[in-house]
Amino acid sequence: MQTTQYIDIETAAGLLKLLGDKTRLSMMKIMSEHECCVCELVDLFEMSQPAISQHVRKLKDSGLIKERRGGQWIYYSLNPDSPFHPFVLHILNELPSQRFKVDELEARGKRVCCD
Amino acid sequence: MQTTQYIDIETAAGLLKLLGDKTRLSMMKIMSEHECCVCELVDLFEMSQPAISQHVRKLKDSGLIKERRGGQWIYYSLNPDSPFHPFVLHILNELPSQRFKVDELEARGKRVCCD
DNA sequence: TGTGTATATAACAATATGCTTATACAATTT
DNA sequence: AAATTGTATAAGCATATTGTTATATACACA
Repeated sequence: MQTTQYIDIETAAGLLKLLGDKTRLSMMKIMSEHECCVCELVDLFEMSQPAISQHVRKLKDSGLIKERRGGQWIYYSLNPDSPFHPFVLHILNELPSQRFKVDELEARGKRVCCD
Repeated sequence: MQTTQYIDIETAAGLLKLLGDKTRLSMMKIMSEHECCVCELVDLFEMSQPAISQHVRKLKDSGLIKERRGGQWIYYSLNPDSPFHPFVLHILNELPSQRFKVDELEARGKRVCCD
């Protein structure tokens, strides 16, 4: 199933490498389900804030996600304007929802910090 | 668009990492178009035989491709029995045909060695 | 203006990746 | 059986990746 035009194979490899990390892939899936701030991701992945920030940066540099500033928080979500958005969505759609992770967090009392 | 069941996100990340290398991704696309022997891949990618062999092994270890022995040659192609075959095909289908590479080889007189 | 909170960046260390060269193995041919 | 050809494996090296800790920046609010 073909969404738009073909993607150059080298570009595709770059995108797949970017998604080929379980943290970033989960992030992307979660961001496809709702906008996230960094602190939420930190709690979700039980990973240091700089580590999260660096993953986010890679995704942002690729143009796959966009940021929106809201007060002192920065919210990230998929960037539908990316030429590769359809390609990526195609992949993300094959993956199970990660909402349960957010629910688990909630259950453990760690309320999502910034919404 | 959802082909079969969902793929565990960690497994998916592993697959995407495997595909997230331009050599392997091209190989996979080419193998989706025709069975290949190693020597053909060596010519196609202008890369040393051990380098090619090592990429092939990674793909084979993952179960994404299968091998068939024919005399002294070993032919590789996508393994349709892999539980991840649909997932991978989904991705490969978004990529342009690499047949032109084979054609180029042919044009340069380097006939494909083993068919 | 100063303090606290959210996020980013820098420097570094550990591990992973992908190539190279050298060598081994397997099938073919003489 | 020896030589040739196709492929795989091993060891080593260079570079990339991903985390850590320390520090910087941006905004909010008292």
